[in-house]
Amino acid sequence: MIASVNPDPSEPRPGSAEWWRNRYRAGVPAGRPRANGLSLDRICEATMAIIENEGLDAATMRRIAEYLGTGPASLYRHVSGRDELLVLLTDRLMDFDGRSIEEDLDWRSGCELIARGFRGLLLGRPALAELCSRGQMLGPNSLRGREQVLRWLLREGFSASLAARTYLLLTRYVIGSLHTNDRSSKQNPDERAAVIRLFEEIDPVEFPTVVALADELGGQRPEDEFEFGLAVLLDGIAASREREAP
Amino acid sequence: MIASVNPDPSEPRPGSAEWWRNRYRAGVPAGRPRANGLSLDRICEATMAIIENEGLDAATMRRIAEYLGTGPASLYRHVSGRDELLVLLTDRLMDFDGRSIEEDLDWRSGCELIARGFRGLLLGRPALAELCSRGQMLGPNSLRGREQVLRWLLREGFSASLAARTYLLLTRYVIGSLHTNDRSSKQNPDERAAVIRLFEEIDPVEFPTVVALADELGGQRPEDEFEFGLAVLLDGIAASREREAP
DNA sequence: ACCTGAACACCGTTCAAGT
DNA sequence: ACCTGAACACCGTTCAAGT
Repeated sequence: MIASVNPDPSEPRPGSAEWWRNRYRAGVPAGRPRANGLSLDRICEATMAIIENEGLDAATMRRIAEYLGTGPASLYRHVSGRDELLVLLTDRLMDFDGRSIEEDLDWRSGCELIARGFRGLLLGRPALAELCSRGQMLGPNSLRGREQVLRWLLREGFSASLAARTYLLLTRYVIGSLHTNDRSSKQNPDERAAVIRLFEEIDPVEFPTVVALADELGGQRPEDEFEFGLAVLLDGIAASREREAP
Repeated sequence: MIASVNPDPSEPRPGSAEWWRNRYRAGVPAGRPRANGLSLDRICEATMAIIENEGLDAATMRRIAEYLGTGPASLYRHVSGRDELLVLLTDRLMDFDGRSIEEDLDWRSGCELIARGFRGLLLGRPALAELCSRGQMLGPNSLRGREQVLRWLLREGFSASLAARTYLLLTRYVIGSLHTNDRSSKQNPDERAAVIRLFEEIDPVEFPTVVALADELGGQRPEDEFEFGLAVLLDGIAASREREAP
């Protein structure tokens, strides 16, 4: 614990650019199988299984080891610690396939496909959205998706600068919207109803507008909120494109 | 720990709409001072001091108690647990003052002022951005800011529906952009340089576009990224406004 | 009635001792 | 050389015993 509060600055933080750079330079350690059958692959599988069944917080080093029939110390032969394990696992889950956008789509439909596809990917894997927002997604799998999207944006006539900023904005938007809406489980209609009830009951003298807009504020389904924001973003990007090449 | 993995569903989760609703109905317990001088106020002060000096993770119940010269069990007289404490603390920190937008601003400048002001508030308090994204901000302080912003949006001619969705989108954007950019400490020029270096060194055959756009992808200052996204959002909202009242 | 020491059931990580 | 039991230094929370 002290190590995580006062991390050794000589060793780059797992998931940081410097850390990934060292990893790419060193080449993949190739994780040859060990005598006891433990490997990074098996550890990741176990971690995913636990997250799926019991949630991210339950995926402790001890629980993962128990799942694999060994002690927690054994995991440290394959991974420097829990942070590194989660970084590696996250990249493994980020297998965004951008091939479908290679088709004949206009830039706007393509961006919608990308944003919805990425959202779908994050929604499809438990805890992935949360894992995502803990870093910059610089692993090989993530870079594969980045490459595909950027290449397509350039082909659609985006300048280098606008393509990069559009990519960063869209991905940030997808992650951010999931993060804020999932945590509070707005997905659950009961929770949305509870928000409306709350807004209807607070002091109407101090909060007249919030009370009046109770339904509009509390009743939004996350998908609708997402789609509204996406449309707004793409309207704005359309304006940027036009400004760039009138 | 088992309690947090398997939370009692009869007791609403701290920070949820149902939990706040109960709290508003019950009225503030007014936290009368106790014999030993401990109070919710003092606990929050201590927690803030620790977060400021040692970070959010260091603000454990034990450390807070130690700071106050007592044992961890004493805190549970004032707060149901760590989650509740952080929820209450977060709302106390959310003292957004929207009075400056009461002035004679056009809707766009006002939205910029709101977004930048909220961003400034979150940047000014350590860990507040992270605390924010763990809930829906339904506390009294947060609702005060919500009320002010919504009232102003309506006065600027936004419909109820568009005002609510604009409010939600803007706040989500501010929080999301901080969350993704702070964690990875892109604020630090060294880290940005490391990202560029990484992109320049990866395989140019597999990632030609990422390599080519290394500077544009890695060199963005968070403020510039934020301002670009904000401009895009407001361009898009302009389009929504126009569609609403041509 | 209010408070809290001590205990319970957990953590991540290290390292010396085993093979 | 590789592996891991046992230990270290922490957690959040509870509850019975104290005042």
